Amino acid sequence: MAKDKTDNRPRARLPKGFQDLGGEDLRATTRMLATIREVYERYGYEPLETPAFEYTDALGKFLPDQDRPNAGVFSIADEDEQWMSLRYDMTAPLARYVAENKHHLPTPYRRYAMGPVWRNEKPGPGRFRQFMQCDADTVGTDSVAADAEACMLMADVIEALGIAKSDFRIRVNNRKVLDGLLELIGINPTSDSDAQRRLTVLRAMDKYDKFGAPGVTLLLGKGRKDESGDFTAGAQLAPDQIDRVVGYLEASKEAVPLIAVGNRLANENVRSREGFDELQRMVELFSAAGYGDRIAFDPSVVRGLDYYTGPVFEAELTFEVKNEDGQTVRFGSVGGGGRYDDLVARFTGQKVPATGFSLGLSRLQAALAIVKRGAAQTLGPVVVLVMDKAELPRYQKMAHDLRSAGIRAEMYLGTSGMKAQMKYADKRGAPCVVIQGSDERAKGEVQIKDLIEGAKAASAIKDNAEWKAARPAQLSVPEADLVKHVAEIVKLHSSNGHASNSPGG
RNA sequence: GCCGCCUUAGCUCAGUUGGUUAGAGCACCAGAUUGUGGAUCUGGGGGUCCCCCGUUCGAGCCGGGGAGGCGGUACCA
Repeated sequence: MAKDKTDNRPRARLPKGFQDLGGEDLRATTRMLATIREVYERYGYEPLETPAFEYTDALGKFLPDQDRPNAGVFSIADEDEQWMSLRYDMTAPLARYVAENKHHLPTPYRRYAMGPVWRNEKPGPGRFRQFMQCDADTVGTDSVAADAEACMLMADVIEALGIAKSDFRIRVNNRKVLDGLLELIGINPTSDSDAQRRLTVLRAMDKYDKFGAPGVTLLLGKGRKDESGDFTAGAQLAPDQIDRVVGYLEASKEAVPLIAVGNRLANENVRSREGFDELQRMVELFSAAGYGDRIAFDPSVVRGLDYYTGPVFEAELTFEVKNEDGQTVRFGSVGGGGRYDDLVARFTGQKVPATGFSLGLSRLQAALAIVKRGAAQTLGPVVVLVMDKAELPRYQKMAHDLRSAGIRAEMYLGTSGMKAQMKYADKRGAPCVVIQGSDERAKGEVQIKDLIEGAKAASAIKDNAEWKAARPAQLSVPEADLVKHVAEIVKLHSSNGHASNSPGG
């Protein structure tokens, strides 16, 4: 019997690829979202919240030739047997929203959206099946000024989050330039028959940062075997085609101005010419606004997505850090985007040009955690100790008075003795505790013990008797002055390397 | 999806040729040291040895299958 019962108990375990978030991490997330929202609003974008679920056909995620959704999305069948899926990005829901509300939206329509998205994929290091994205998009204009603004907005957001100008850059390219390159090696950039090869080549190029010229050469040709022995099929290009593509990528490392690389290509192909002209206009806008140092043309930016039609851009953190194991890690991409002129047309048949980008919050947060390592811990609540259970109303009132003064405070709600209460306050990160036993009560006083100062003072004490005798950083004050004195201590520590103790801080 | 490595307490790990009741350190809880975080001492709670099947008198250990984790790689709309 007992054994059966044990066997039937569910195991307490977090679903694979998901995470619990609490305490300081959650506070950091909230603060970051507030900062990002502020910058988006400053640029004039409107907030938009769409639901977690969309009809699967609206997301465009049915498997080819089947009436089941793509395995990469979380899907359920509605009661009326319509498939619904959790959104996997913010762009597809935006296209649906615009198609549905086009007539009462201003044109261009500029909106931002922040929230979780879900991907039903194998999670990896720092990659989860639910994560936060922060998007900003402009729909209804084909002006490159909108693309340029997206890049500048990305730069401003990253800076506002506390990353120095020199620690990130926005790299910009244009799909049309790449399409021209494909055309030059005999791959039609628009025909369906070449679509698969085109994608394979673009993806191989996208790996240039990771594998370098030798790796890309293999991926463009016969294929590549990785360290674990797994084999990736290649694009099967001929050697002269490969040379052309790798040569293009290699040129991005040369000392010549990148513009020259694009220009060389543009002189040979009309598609590349068009893309290159757009890039030049964007670069002019960047330098006019003073962003020339952070945003630059980079011919190796590709982006894997198929739906991009013009400028594409990627935000990258450039600094290196040591992780917990002492290894050097590069952060790499924290977001990106580009122009997608055909997404709304899926619904309406009318071409609605659009451009925008997405920032991944968790990667940025991981980066910030390292940049700001050791900085501000949020101060815990002031803890009112319960010395005498018969006096709970008195302690409750003290906590209430502190809260009324805007100080985060709580009465100890456990049932343990004083020592355990001190340990509790310590673990909560309390700036101080309030102590009133029968002695103090008789005198109409309370003791306030500053835990942070106290810890410093106590670290010098070795001897136990001395430890007992010392009451470091502890003062007696009249009960009526409790709030005033606690406020002083909280203020001192708030301005002293600790974040505010005020609620929600 | 494919390849490799790994899985014993909350954490880090021992565990003999297969042999009584599976251990340590840290962490946690309680008590002692007047009513005070640390130190010290004493005590305590915690384990389906990842799961299932097999071999065996007997499996944490051997065999098979599966799951989970980590790391590559692919995919990433």
